[in-house]
Amino acid sequence: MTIVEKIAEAVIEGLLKEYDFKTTHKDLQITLTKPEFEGDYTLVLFSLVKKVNTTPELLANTLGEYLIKNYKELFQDFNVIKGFLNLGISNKLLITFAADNYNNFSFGTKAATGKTVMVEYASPNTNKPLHLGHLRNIFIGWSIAEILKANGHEVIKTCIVNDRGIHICKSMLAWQRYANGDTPKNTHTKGDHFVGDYYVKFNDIYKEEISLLVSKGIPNETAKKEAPIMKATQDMLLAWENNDPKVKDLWQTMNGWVYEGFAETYKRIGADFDKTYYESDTYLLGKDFVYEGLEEGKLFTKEDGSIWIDLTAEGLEEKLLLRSDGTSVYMTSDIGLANVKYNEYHPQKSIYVIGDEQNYHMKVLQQVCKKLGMPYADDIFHLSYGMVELTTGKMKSREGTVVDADDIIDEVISTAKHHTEELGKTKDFTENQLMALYETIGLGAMKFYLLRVDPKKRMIFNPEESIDFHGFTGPFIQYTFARIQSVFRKINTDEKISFEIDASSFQELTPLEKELLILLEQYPTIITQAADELNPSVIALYAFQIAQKFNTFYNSHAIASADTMEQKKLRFELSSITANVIKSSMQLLGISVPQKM
RNA sequence: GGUCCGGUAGCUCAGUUGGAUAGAGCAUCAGCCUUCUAAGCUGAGGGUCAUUGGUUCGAAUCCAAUCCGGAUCACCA
Repeated sequence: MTIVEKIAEAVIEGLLKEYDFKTTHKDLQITLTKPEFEGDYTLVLFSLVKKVNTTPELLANTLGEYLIKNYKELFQDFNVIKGFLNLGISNKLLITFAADNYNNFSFGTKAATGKTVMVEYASPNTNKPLHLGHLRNIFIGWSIAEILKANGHEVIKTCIVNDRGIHICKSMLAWQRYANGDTPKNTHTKGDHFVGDYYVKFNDIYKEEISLLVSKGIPNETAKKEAPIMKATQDMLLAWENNDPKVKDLWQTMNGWVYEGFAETYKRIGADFDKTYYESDTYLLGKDFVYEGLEEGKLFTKEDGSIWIDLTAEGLEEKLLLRSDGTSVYMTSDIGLANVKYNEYHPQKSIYVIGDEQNYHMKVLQQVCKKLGMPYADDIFHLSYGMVELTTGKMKSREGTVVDADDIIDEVISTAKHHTEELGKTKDFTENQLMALYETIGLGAMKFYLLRVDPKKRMIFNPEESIDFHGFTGPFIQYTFARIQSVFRKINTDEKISFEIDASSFQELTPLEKELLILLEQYPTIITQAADELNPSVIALYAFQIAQKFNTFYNSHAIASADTMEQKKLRFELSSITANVIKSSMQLLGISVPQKM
């Protein structure tokens, strides 16, 4: 049981005994005491005053007296300011906590729940390389999956690859016309970038053709449709859908190049998937459900034969599910995919990590599934994250302001190299160790930067300033870990001692030791909270607070050369739990920690 | 226009089931390395919590209106 739970239990009993008033944990406000007041945890009593018909001060004092008298193991003192009851947690309890957990590396992880959760993330198109927005998506998705695992859930990480459609044909056509048989290999280009360049090429030609037509007096809208290269692309899509072997062959080849490029990036950033779906395999599957829904009268047709769903009663609009020519739209293939996922894994919850620009689409998808009577409809959850924007506005490929994933990763790793060299602490590293260290620090900075912000909110990235390595950053936390390892190396060579403390004979804590222990004790609660909110930034913020508190402690307390053996043991335990919590929480963010830096 | 999201320090962000003097990092300024890693620590300055009104013992947090920004409302994906 956590300290807060223990406090709640004691308070509930106190209220019952002293006031004959029944309450529950969630009706109690228990928070960390603000630094300017005495105490560790604070119970806010204003809301209870009316219910037990007394004054705030009286209630707080009565409860305080009760708690200190009946829960000596838990509390050592209290004070009252108005309706705030500030409680001092007993040193003995905290020292026992330290002794019990300093060697416990699963501290924080929960027992298995038997619940299966699917997390879909990344979901790239195969016509261009990944960019900064994808990185945010990938880091969030991956981290959420790990956080859910830590909470005892079975997690299936999935990825849907949007590998077909008109946009894919664009790069194919441009390659066919302008590449002269070039490949990623003979041009020494990463496959996804290679293909992406032809997508850009397509758009350049397309634009030229449009302006040519417009200059001949053709209206813009018509020009967009009539541009020869666009016509050719549509023909290609048609050929693709009719399984034209040449087109399919080209498609296979070019997508293959892209996959090789993606795989390289995924490997580098540690993204992995248990199951990858391809839109080309699933895009037709939704059709049957649409026809079925139509037969059951849940859908309707318009005069031209197109099939629609009426969601006006749900506060949404009418939505097209099948075109008049019988071909499927985005929504249709999403219905199909949802079914495939469900049939394959039967998850209790299916999380889609998708940008907030698709809020409406996902709302509609869920309602459509509901109307069609899908058993999993209510278990679909759109984890909607905000776009990454630049200080100058949105990233636009047209204006060349897209921050490429591979570029930014290279950049942050080279910055890590630069900083490390400048500090000159790595003289005993081999070349390989150095390369690994730069990756660890660079990627740590990158991932932490993108995960420390609430996923729901859009965030702003300033490409002029490189990602920071000081303060509320990954490297700061990594550094704290490395620092602790350094202390351990010192202690281990010193002498062999047992680090168990007898909490019945030693009960001294400095204020900072106490604050640190109280923070560390909250780790399991934080993991639960992060899972409940599906929010990795909760972990990031917590890891930072731990590192910050430890550094303050470190600065004013000798560890290896503490005054007494008991103090030395306690501080070792404290450092050990801190290191463990840092390592474990950073792991949940996909960030590794170095032994030295 | 409808719907949804947002506006907190110069910048990037915490804080919203209503609670104590609104926090952190960066940036700026002033200190701290003969002691376990200075990617660190200590301190200072910096706020009309978009605006106005309301609800009450108490509002950044709840309600209403207004202003500003964004997303979305395709036989695109």
